[in-house]
Amino acid sequence: MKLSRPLVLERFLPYRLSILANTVSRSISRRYEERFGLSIPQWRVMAVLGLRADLSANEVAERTAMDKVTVSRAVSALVDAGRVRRATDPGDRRRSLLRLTRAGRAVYGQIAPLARAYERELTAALERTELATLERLLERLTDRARTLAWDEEPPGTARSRASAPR
Amino acid sequence: MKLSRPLVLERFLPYRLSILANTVSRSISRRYEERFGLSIPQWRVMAVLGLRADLSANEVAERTAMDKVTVSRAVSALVDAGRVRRATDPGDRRRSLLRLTRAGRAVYGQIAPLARAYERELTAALERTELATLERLLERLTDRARTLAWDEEPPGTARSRASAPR
DNA sequence: GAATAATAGTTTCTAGAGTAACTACTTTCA
DNA sequence: TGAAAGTAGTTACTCTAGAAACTATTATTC
Repeated sequence: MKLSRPLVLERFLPYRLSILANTVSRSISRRYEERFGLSIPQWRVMAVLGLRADLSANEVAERTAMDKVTVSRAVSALVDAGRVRRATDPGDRRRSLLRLTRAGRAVYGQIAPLARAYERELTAALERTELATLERLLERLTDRARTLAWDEEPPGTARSRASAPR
Repeated sequence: MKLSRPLVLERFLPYRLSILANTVSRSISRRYEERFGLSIPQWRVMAVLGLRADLSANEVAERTAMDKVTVSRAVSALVDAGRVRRATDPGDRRRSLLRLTRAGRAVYGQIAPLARAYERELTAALERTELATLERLLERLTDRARTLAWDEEPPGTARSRASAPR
């Protein structure tokens, strides 16, 4: 019977992922916060609305993988800042239709390149092919993590319904 | 002059990292929370104390990459739960010396295999060599992210001092 | 060898993020 | 057609986590 190898935190994959994601998130959020007063959720909302207008809050939530409360708060702040317009869908008056305002588009025009610039700086540590490999592996790991989370989650939960296909 | 490619959130590396780390962290914290009533910071503290006893809170903070406030709170909770003993270092009465109690070691004996089990389940998505590749790439990315964060950070900050070599 | 600076750790204050409860509106179906 | 169930989104409540201020102790320096 062999002894189990010691659990060294620095080599524990979930720990490493957490440190990396945290470091990256903080760098980014510092940049957006100080330049545009944007939080990460706000930034994500703008990112999806910059690509496609007239989404509902729910659609934004799906595309950003954030929950609806987080989206609601981010959108409210963006509306207050005059960067997003929120209109009621005439066809279904529960839904809202969200889009960037002119001012919002101006900000989006700046943050998108900034995001790409950070990504470039970060991935400068890797060769082109290494980056492709990393992305592929992360993808598979993410699928796997989702499967595990799904299995654990008690069925019929609010969350599992919310993320169920519609 | 070529048009810049659109910024698609799903392909943005920092976003992917954040989703993955988040999914993993939640799975783990659910497991530890329901079985042992441990938060992630508490779990990390136990992980380092399980490997080496009589560390100070500061040393624990360094090894877990958490800030001292988080460590302080986690340790207090662990002390209350009777899983960690906190003694004052006689040589320097500002410092405390932390170690697992008997009960703490018993818990540690259970959480360490549980952690490894989760890691195995997660990495079952990858071949052995792929995992090695992933770890290497993550390592380089983490170094790079730290460098960038360091560069941005205004020098002479409390944080930069706290994490400076001693 | 006091005054000053630095260090270890805790407490306080505030903001972010998730869950549950709620409001408003729409769909279903008996 | 109207009662019940479902859906979109917000508000209220709770908890975590970081920043700054604070306490206690030790090191420095003039």
